[in-house]
Amino acid sequence: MTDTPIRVLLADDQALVRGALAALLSLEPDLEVVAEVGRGDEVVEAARRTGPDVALVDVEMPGGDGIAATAALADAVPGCRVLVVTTFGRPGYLRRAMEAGASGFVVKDTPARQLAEAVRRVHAGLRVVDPSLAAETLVAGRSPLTARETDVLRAARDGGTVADLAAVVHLSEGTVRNHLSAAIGKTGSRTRAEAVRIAEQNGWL
Amino acid sequence: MTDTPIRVLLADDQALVRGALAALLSLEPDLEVVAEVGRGDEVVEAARRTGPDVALVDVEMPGGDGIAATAALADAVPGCRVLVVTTFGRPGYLRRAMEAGASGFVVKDTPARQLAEAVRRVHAGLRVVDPSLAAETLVAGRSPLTARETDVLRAARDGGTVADLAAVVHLSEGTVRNHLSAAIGKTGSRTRAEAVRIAEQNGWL
DNA sequence: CAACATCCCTGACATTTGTCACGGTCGCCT
DNA sequence: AGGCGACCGTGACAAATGTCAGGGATGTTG
Repeated sequence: MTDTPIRVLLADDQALVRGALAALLSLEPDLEVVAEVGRGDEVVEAARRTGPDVALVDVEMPGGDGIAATAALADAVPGCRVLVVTTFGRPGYLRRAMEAGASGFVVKDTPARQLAEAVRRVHAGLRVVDPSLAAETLVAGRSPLTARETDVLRAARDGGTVADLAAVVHLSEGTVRNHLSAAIGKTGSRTRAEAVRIAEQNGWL
Repeated sequence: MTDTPIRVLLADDQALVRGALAALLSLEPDLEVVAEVGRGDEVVEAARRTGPDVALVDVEMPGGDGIAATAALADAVPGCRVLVVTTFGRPGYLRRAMEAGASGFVVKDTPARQLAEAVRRVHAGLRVVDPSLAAETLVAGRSPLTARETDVLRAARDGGTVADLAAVVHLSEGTVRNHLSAAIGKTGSRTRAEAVRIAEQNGWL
């Protein structure tokens, strides 16, 4: 072990969880939490200011999600490795996080003792990925939805009518219905709502 | 201060969060985490075995949610106060938690430093409630949905067709449509999916 | 260039959905 | 008993939804 601790940045929107994770990591003598933020758009600034070795970022956050924060961080502070933590083990999340430059991906179901070890491995340049989730990602494959289909389905999440969607996405109603139909077919569902649910579970939105 | 620490039981389905909360509370000299469980139906058994003073239970859990666990706990181990912790500040959650016998209700957005203090207050017999959420609960009021309407709406969450719902709830299709129509009216929405969303946001399901 | 694939868009069609008016049963309360 | 409210069911109608065949624009590949 070296004598300089690993500097960690913490990004999670739930203050209680954030503080608890800080307490957990502070128990390890070789780890030091140097910054905590609660929004995706505060990550880069905090990283610039404090120069952490590893950033622990949640996916679900206001102000730009953790994936966007990961990409921005990899671009702005290349020396900082990113370990993504998330509540939901969505296959698409893992894929997109890795493509955005993350070094590791951990779900919040993993035992607490393993977190510090994951941080150390990431800092050492290794990749940390939940094995079962990796398998799921392989079978699930990339999102089959086209750009517009994704837009429309994302707009359909709050359950509005076709007219509402058309207004939001600036398309004709008929076109919206077509995209929805395509999405329903590709997700193997029978309803718009079901298509939304499936796409969300796979992290395609 | 007395010399015997407050004994705390921790119930949260996410192992990482559970462990982190344990680490956070263990920093306080007057608190001692005596049990950790990850399912709602393990709470009572663990409480019987370890006899905690305060139980910290999450609402979202497999094996019966935190509300049910709270009710069971108040019945089986009356000496143990319950502090409910949740990700979502749904007004209905607060109301039902209180009616089930909880002594406190905290959302995961609250600063980490306040958690230990909340545990102490609950242990002292005081009530701890997020003020803004309490206000929301008052204006939102009790769920206007009847029992069957709730059933149907709950079954409609995964986006199936009316025929699917009818099969699940053992009702005729026309009746299902009627209940859905009533729920749509009561929630002030224009779509079944929207009604589901609103009812879920208010904790009515 | 021609063939091809992909995406976006439109309009017409059958099905599903949401609404309404109505009758009937059951349990509860005055 | 009578009134009341919640629940279940029916039938019918208008509106929204999902499906289909096809046209146009674009980029890619042989």
